[in-house]
Amino acid sequence: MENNSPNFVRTIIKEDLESGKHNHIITRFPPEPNGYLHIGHAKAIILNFGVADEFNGETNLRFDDTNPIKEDVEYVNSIKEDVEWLGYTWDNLFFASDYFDEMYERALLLIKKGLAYVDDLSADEIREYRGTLTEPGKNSPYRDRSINENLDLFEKMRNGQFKNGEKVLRAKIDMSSPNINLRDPVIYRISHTEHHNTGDKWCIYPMYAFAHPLEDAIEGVTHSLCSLEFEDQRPLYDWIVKNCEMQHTPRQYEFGRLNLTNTVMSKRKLRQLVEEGYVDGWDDPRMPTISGLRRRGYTPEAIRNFCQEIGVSKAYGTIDSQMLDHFVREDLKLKAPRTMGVLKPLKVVITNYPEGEVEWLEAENNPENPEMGSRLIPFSREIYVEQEDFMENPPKKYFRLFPGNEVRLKHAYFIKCEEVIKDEEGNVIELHCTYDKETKSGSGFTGRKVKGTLHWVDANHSIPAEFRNYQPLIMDENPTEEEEEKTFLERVNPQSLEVMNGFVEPNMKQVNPQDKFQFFRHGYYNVDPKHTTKDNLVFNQIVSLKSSFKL
RNA sequence: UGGGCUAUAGCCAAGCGGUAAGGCAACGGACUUUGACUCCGUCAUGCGUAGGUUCAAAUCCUGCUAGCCCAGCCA
Repeated sequence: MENNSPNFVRTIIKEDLESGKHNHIITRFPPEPNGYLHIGHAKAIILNFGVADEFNGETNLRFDDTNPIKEDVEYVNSIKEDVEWLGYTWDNLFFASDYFDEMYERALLLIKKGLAYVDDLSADEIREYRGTLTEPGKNSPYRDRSINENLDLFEKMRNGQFKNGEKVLRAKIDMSSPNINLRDPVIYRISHTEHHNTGDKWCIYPMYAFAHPLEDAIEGVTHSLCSLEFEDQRPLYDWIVKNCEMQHTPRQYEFGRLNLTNTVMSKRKLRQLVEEGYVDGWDDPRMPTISGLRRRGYTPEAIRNFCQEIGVSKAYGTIDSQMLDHFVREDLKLKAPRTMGVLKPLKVVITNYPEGEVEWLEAENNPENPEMGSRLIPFSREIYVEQEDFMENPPKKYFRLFPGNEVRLKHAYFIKCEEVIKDEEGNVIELHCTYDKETKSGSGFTGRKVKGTLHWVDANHSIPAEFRNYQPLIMDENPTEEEEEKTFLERVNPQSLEVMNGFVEPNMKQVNPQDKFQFFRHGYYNVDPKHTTKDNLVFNQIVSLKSSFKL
């Protein structure tokens, strides 16, 4: 799906190319490897790679690994997998830690220019000296150390002669700036921590505010796209690039991050859901992580089309998750074979059908895509239909089975409900129906019409399967009963997972993990790669079909 | 009550001085062996608000209002 609707990032790049400011653009996707990617990251990935592809530029995948206590190779591997799965190939793979030597040199340069100093204040003291949103900060008593003393101290920091937190390196800018980011930001801290990439080579690590602009400049990134909360960092970003005398001058542009209804989109919260056992991992199908969406059965194409369509802007908004659902259905419509599955079975005996007989009926695999061919499905005297396709006392406009009513069985015959069998408690446990041989599917029968068509499965030839239907994991606040504001954990939906045991057509035996199907009248399902075994088929509901039916 | 940003339909979003694109949702109707799909139609005399400039303003100017972000040795 091609979408050329303009956005401000694309406009800026186009202008930069036309004006000759750049003749080649470079973007980057710079995740910190401290968690799994989610659909909000997908928006950033698609923007960065998409815009570079459009203008024949390049995109680097760069891990922003400047804080070893939070980062791990587990995450770098999952991030690479997710970016590739989304369909993108990075031009270069980099790590911020590749540049630690150069960053150290640039810090030295700042010190030599009198633009950085080693501070002995504690974290608490630095906070106090920083001032508040409305009051200016005040200078650290260590702010005016000599260049030589700073050089000596910084080297000692590097050599491990101080403990964590004992000293930091700060940029010397302006303690009274209305922009708090410019009040002598810390640019290096001491952390005696092993780094996943550099091991124990370093015990000082650069802060984001210092490292990120340097990373961009080193790579020759032209357009550094990030989210809105970094807007206040931009003056500092430019200050670092300029004063560190970088050859390239990358520009930072900020866009609004993706928010979706009925979900949470922060790594911290997602991690909490995983660690506190609300879900069975980062790839739980209810998670908005890329790996969760993948296991749920979403396709890269659907996610890409969705991100194209929602656009990129600087406004703060929350997209209705129905929009995502739409693009999933749209993508799977022609790709997924259609089949029948009964999630909550109700046995039907067709009393006038010969005992012991089985006939094999032809069924097209996707009427909207004839190339998918057809299959044969068994039909005999006993079948299962969906429990909710029968009502003893139906309301008006109920087209399904009820005593005396006739319906069509998809690909088979008309059947008429003659008798309702109940157990001692009065629950309906079986239906006795009769069929009309004349009405066979494909026979061209036009004698009479029925309003309802039901899906079904042969009781003696079908195979058992587990179905997992999902509701949003996190419910949005209900504005009607707005008592106290709830934390996101209080909004966890206890009914987000519904497991059902039903039956599918016999040819589903040879299905593979991640295969996708449309179960008639239910929706799209994915073969769960984690729980499916040879003897236990598990289908994850990707998205239901739309329905205008209401009781 | 410091600074930075944002405001176009229920939700996204184009629009850049010439008279409000598109998508999602919703609602009618047609078709239908999926209450699906598809198709057709409806959906902002209005662009947060009040003024101003102009022949002409969502677009320019001024004031106001509301919301979001910033006081990590996180990113």
